[in-house]
Amino acid sequence: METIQPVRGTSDLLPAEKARHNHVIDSAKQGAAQFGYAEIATPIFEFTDVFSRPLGASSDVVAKETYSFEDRGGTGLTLRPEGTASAMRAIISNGLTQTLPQRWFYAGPMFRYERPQKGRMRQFHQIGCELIGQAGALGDAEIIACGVHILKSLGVLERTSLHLNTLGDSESRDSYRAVLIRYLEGYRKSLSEDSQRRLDTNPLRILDSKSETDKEILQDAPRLKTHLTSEAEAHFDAVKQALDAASIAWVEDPFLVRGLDYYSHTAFEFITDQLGAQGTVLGGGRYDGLSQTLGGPPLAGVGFAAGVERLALLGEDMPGQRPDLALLAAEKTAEADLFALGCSLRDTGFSAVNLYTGNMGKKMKAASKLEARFAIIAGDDELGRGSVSVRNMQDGVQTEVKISALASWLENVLSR
RNA sequence: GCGGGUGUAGCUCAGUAGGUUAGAGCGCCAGUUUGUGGUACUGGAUGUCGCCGGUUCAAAUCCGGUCACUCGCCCCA
Repeated sequence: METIQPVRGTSDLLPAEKARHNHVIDSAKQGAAQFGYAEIATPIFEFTDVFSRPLGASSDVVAKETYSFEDRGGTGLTLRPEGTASAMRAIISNGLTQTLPQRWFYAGPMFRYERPQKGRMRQFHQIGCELIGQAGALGDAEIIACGVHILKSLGVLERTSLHLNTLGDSESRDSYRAVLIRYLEGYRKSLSEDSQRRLDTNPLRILDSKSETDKEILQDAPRLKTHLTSEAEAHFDAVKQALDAASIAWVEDPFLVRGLDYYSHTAFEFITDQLGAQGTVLGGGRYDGLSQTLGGPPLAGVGFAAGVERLALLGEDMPGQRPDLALLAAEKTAEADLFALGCSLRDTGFSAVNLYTGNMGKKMKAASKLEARFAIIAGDDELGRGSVSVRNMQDGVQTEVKISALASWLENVLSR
């Protein structure tokens, strides 16, 4: 069968699934708003540099997962693989560096050229929060608390655990990187192929290798923790204290290293074991160096992003959309009147669906399938008396109501 | 990018020592009910068996390729 299909790794969001997505997005938006995060939207594509510079050329996202192309003018563009770089670019572009901090929320599609899997798509959707221009551990704690709040409001918090690590400041990382390389060089031949390559390009990433032999080698590797500057250590301690004070549970995970180069200090992920290989449901961290890689001034920032698909997969099914009313005419001659009645009922705020095809039985069946709360039935009889029959679809009780009194009658019965 | 699994009706799936008209359940359509659904009963429609090629008198079934989905690796949301 050669029926036309959507592009690999993309999919249509049909009503039931789109409803779940909307639920995730709406809850997140509302939760973020309680923290003072206002929604923004940036373009879906940017100059390629916006992503390649901050994320790091050696990062997997940029090296092999990016949708990059030249437009007709020969300009190098990239479909956004994530939201933080765009947000920071927007801060700089709009001169908002004078009015900090900014608390932003966003939701929208992201694009990564990857092998599709459950909970992993080439076009997927993220919600995210960015707190830009706020240094200090309380900023990190606030962002994490915001993530907790959103996961809680979606009822999935208890199905995740919060993993926490610090990547230190650049001074800490530089000294640690040297020590780590020295240690790992001794095992170079035993490391997995990927890790051998990373040893040259991005040694810190070896820390979260999933290879068993790599893990063994790493057991005795020097820890970043012992190479932190006293400032970096104090920062991390303050984050943990703030989380404890807010009763937010966390586990320290020294092997948590996030894939994007711009992170520094705190890195965190909310991980679940219920989505197969795609365990990370919400992740983020501090990115104090990001602004400068985009040509902006030094600016602090922390943020997170969460996958809408993954959250929708974790959350339970949402009730579908139900109309208040279904309108069905008993005779052809009544159709126009019911059409008009539907329009006026919608004007007064009800959701109403007109049914046009089939006999009464078919129409009732359709009304019941739509899960309409009430069916408004009328033929020439009722209309002649200036009224309609209103049937409660749940208990089957049917009453005749004057059209002039219909709106208030329904109002009364529906608000109950 | 690398490995494993799967691809038969709208959906979930049966169907192997290759054999003639390819099945079930759900759903859909119609009727029992010519102005009344959700239950029940009766009847009906639906497939180039993913695609291309090969073996064979004969392929949904065997072989090769290809595409898609899926699980894992990698990486992340």
